[in-house]
Amino acid sequence: MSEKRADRLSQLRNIPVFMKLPDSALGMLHGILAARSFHKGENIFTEGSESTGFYIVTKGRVKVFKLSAEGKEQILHIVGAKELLGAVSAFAGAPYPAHADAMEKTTAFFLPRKDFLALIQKEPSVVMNMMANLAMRLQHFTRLIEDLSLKEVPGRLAAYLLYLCERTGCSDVLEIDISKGQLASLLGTIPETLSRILRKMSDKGILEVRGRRVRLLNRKALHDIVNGEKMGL
Amino acid sequence: MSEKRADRLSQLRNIPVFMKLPDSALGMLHGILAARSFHKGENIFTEGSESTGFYIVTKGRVKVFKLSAEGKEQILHIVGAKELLGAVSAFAGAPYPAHADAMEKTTAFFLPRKDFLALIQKEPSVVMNMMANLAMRLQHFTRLIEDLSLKEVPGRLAAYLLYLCERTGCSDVLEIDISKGQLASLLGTIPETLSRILRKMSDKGILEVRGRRVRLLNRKALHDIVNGEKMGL
DNA sequence: GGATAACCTTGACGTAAGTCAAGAAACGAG
DNA sequence: CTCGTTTCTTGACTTACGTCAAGGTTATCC
Repeated sequence: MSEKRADRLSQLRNIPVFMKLPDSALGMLHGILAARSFHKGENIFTEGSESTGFYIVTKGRVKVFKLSAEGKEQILHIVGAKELLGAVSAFAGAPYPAHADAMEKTTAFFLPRKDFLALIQKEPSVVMNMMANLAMRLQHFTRLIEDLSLKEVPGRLAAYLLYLCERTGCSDVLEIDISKGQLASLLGTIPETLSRILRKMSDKGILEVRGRRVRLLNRKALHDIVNGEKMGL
Repeated sequence: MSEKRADRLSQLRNIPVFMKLPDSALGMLHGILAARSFHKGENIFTEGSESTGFYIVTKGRVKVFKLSAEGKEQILHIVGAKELLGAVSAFAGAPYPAHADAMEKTTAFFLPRKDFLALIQKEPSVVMNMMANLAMRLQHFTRLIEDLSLKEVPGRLAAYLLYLCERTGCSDVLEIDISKGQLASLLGTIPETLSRILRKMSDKGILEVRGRRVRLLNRKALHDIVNGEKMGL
């Protein structure tokens, strides 16, 4: 049992937001956190519902998204292990501004709002870390707004591929880590359009697609597309 | 002179982020802040440039915006009196993620980054207030993303008009506080499109436009349009 | 391992909204 | 007030992208 507690404590210690917490606070936190788990596709919270606390994802991935009146989905961001889910709403005491669904089997700790508020009163380092977190998120949203408003779909896709490429060490061949339908939803479009654009890029010799595996053949062209080039008709 | 200092102190006291600061800290802050002023249209900072500090706007308005390769502009938000400009970049030590131009004659206090960092170390209340601020901004961006991706222009316009209406006490006649061109840029479209849509709404008897003055004649229809109604052909 | 379902691709088509161009109106400085 | 500049409107045209529909491919599960 005790090794299990030690396990969970070191798990917590690895969460960036709790990094600098003194052992005592971390131990207290451990006593409060409740482990929850969600199966693939399960809804975790719904837009508009009251926030009772927030989650610290320990395994799996969660998509946070909006839905249009006609059912089209826009993914705002994807939350993975060691990241916080719903923390802003918990902090502000506002209803969740979007839906969250598990994209795969997911486990998370749940921290009730009142305990969270007590924690941040006592531990300023948590607030500082959360601020840094929010700053990054804000920057991500800024880019998303820019992309949606000022770039067209090929530009967004090219930017995403180049981003993935960087994240994975700039190898020429990369694996898209979500389904094409979900990727479409992340890029602010629909599967049909994404499919057509991938086809066109393939035809132009910019890349090669086999399933979720993409090989980049012409990065220069991708950069040009990000910057508004029309890649011929 | 002393009444001028008292004046500026009470001006600071009215800034939400500094609301709860002890007098001593406020006095110190006052000694550090430098007053700056910008004429209409003047650039305050540029996307990608290093953040050396941030501004507290005291008069006027500033638009924070992105530009596309072809020069189209997307306004991210408009910063008015008593609000912070560039605070996130200063906090995170990241380059400014967007451009900022004065929309009219604007005055602001400038707080150098290092003094800001010293302040937030000492005064947790400032961080808490800034978090609350960021949370609101994040929510605003969430809505903007949703609008750009999932609504069409009439929906965004209708939402904006209803929002303005609420802000000004729900009177039927309201005054758009920015030029139509800027409004287009805020809604993620161009002046021509905005013009045509206003015309169509007027033709349908939903509203009446004379210059910047708009009279709402049918709020129900506006709500329907926000929710994806096509308002006839 | 074969059936059922989920996902992906392709085509034909419609439409919202952007581009280009040219007047009209409003604004601001002298 | 008047000239000149900026802003706004309108029209004809183009296009990126969404919709609908159908067939193909890949995954999932007894």
